Amino acid sequence: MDYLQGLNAQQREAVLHKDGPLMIVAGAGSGKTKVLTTRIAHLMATGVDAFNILALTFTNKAAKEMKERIEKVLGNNEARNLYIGTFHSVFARILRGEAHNIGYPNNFTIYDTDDTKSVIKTVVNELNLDDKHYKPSAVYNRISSAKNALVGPAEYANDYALQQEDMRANRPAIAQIYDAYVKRCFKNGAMDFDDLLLKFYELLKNVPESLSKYQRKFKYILVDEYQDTNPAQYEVIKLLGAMHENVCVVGDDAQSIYSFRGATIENILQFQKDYEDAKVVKLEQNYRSSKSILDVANEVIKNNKGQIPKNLWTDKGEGEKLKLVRLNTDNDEGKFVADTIQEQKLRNHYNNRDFAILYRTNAQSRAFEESLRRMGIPYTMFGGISFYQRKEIKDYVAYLRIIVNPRDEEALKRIINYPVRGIGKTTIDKLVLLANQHNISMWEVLERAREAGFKAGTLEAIENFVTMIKSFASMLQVKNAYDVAVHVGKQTNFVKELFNDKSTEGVQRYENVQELLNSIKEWTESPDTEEGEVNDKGLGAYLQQITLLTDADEKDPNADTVKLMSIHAAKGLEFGCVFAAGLEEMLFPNALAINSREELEEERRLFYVVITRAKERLWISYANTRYRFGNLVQNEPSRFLDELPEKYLDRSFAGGGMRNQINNRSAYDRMNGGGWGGGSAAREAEKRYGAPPSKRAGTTPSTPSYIPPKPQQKAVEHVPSADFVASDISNLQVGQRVEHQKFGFGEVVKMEGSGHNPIATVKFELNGEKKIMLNYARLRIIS
DNA sequence: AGCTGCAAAATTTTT
DNA sequence: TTTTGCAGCT
Repeated sequence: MDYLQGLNAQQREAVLHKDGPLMIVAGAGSGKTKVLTTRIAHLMATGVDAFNILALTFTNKAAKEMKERIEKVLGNNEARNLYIGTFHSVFARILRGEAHNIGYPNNFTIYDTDDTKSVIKTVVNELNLDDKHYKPSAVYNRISSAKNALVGPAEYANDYALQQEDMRANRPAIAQIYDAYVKRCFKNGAMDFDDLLLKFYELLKNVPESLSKYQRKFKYILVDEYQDTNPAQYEVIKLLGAMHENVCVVGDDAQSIYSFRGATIENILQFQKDYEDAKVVKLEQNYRSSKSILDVANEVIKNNKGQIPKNLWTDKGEGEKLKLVRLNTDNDEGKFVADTIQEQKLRNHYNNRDFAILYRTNAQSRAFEESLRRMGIPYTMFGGISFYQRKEIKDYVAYLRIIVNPRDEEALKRIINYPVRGIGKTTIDKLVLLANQHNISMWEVLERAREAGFKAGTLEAIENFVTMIKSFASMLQVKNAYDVAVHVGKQTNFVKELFNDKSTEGVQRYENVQELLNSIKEWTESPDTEEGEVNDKGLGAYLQQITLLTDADEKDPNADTVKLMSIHAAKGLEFGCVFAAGLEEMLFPNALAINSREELEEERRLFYVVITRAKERLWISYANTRYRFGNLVQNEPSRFLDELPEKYLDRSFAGGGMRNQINNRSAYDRMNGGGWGGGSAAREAEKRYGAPPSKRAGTTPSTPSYIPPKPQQKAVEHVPSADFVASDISNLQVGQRVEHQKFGFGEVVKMEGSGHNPIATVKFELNGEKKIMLNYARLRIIS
């Protein structure tokens, strides 16, 4: 039991508590993940079968980390039998075997946000409503909130308060759209993200056999970030845990930052009422931050009402004061941060990976990207689009989706005439009309096209298409997902089309598609993790899984790069040095979140979260002016800055250079009514430093957004051996000799980044050491 | 049917 | 400022 060593008294108490409900109130940096993972390891060490443990997290990243840490503690591979994952992925996985019980196909499609908005747009148009007024994103927010609160279309229509709200927003038809949207998804055999929670809840509530099956299975349930659960998640946990009541929730009310997604802080405040004999353990010692940082955080959060009382403390020293920095423009802010990183690296010997730049909105990233590039500092930006959201990938995937679930209308519309095969807009409109008239799926209309009286040429095109898709489907009966995917790419001319496009983007698209195929291959060949009942290596399972991946899951968090991300995305992480940027009114607190005490308090919790990410040093910055949609706007400093205790503050202006001095004065003048034309610091800087950074162009998954080129070691040309064939590199070992198509011959010197994203460091004879992502690289093993 | 070019919108946070 | 959508042209 040496895993109990190194736990403090409260942590140990939480780990050792065996049966019955348990709530762990875990302050920031108090070793929450350690407790959760040790607790699971302890359960297993004391005889609980891994198959009977369910652990739910909010991000794939958190799930992966937990799994790895448990493996490490246990020293065997029993952990792979645990059900650890996000709410969405675990529920999707179970629904894959159970969906037929609630009228869905088990191979249901999962609609991502784009698919969802597209369906809404379709529905809005079909109801003859104006999609300028009923904007898909606005409608989606309404529907999503309703689903998360377990309010169905009928209840929605009958809910007086909701109806009033819609009336006031001049959108009275939301209820009608909601109803049509749900019906359309059902007809398409598709679930959106919210459905994964909602339908799983419905399954448990309405199908007693399924409920008792999973109640019996999950004897121990652990929930991370409980403060961020919404009513749907709450009810599911309650139902699943009702038999054994071994429900352990971990959370921190001070870090609840997802109410916009339906999370109710009530869930954590109510836990003791739900389970009267619940044990409550508070983890109050912070192991992460210096005393100054922690005190500042505590001081800030005091301004919120209705907390679970707790006293977060540390035995660390005071450390550095935090720096509060005022800048003139957002570009100056970017420059200041990059300069400071450079300086800190030299002066205090930090690595790139010790820095994080955190902001309220993703749109703020640009200034930082620009300045980091200019300084040649490598960075990774989180929060972009996922690999699987790229157009060419979604198109390819649409073919695969159709094969698995022909009723998936969104996929069908995407590829029915791509590459062109003579089924144009007129034909598609007619197909949709027929489907709606007869209340059948579009696919069924295609199958029965002969009855519909199309012109001969059109009919032939349709029938060829149907035959082709059917041939793919029957191939899937005998071949694995990878073989089918390759065949689809060839047969449809899809891959050829991309290959023939020799523009830079075209080449990138082609490479992306090759990577998609590699990922399917890897999936096909990786070992089964489920217990027999469902084929979890099938194409359907693959498709369901990739929809739930975010770009954060594709990037290496351990790479030696500066990390850029939103504060939301940074929850759960820690960094030696943190820059909290853009502390301005309208931005943070955000203009859209200052209309009620609840909203404002959530913004303040967000501020608390960003402060508590820092271990040693913290900079808080704000700019007098910044660009918004190309216009310069002025903002007041954030009201939260007034809540910082003066004694830990070190205030300053940025830089001391001439340019800054002048700009300081101009900003000051402007604030006092003095006129100054629209001199653009950005444009000026661009002239000076040359080309702007390319945006997110062509980064491949798992690579940082930007790595500065190393001038001294250009890749030396290597001509691959005539017999070059990529080997199976899933079991690559240190010491093996390999050949890479570009880099030549080399030896594996290091393996890291375990689990889904293994990385090998290879020392090449001609090109020196390179980090190779095994998921995507093609290597030939020589010995 | 597909492409070009202009107007209008976009940014809060995410599985 | 950048991206998206659509109208009108070929």
